[in-house]
Amino acid sequence: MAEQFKALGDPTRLNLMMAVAASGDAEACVCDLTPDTGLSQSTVSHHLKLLVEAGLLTRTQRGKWAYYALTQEAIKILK
Amino acid sequence: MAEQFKALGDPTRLNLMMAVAASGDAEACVCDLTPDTGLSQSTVSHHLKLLVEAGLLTRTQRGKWAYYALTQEAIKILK
DNA sequence: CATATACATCGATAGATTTCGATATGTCCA
DNA sequence: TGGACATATCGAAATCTATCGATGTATATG
Repeated sequence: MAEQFKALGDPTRLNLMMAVAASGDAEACVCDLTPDTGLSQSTVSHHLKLLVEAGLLTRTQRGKWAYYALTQEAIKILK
Repeated sequence: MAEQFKALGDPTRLNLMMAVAASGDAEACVCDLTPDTGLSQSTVSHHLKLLVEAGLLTRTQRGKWAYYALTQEAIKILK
């Protein structure tokens, strides 16, 4: 539980969560998420991995793209 | 908002919050909270300060003791 | 097959965090 | 006033974290 709060306790990651939540069908790829952060692609990828490991995002690969979506856990916490 | 999640993202601090919530009248002094953590008094005091700064605890001095209680914000997040 | 695209992983570094012991501050009591 | 007690603050050490550029991996496209 502390792990989830910790994951959400970084401004960059919280912004990423909001961006995913706000995206069209509540799903977003790294290429969509990276520009807004002002960070490198590798850094964004790293943060997304932490969020997945914390059980707050799911990752789905479709072709070249990796799509991220909120988990039920995440929705409950952020609501 | 990230600051609050960050404050809760440390196991020691989350335990402190739970201990305050579980204490008799939802209020606890440092002397009550310190033993369970296995940490030094100064460290516990430091963590409590962070929780107050994050708006998750209030601090009330009564005599020699400092009593900590959950804020409404904290109750909402932890519920 | 060769190249381009999307993303992940690695290694390094700067800065933040946790923790402690020592000390300071403030309160109560004899 | 002086001492004991509860808590806060300080300074330092060890560990963790965020970030980058470079490189690796997989998928599509010419």
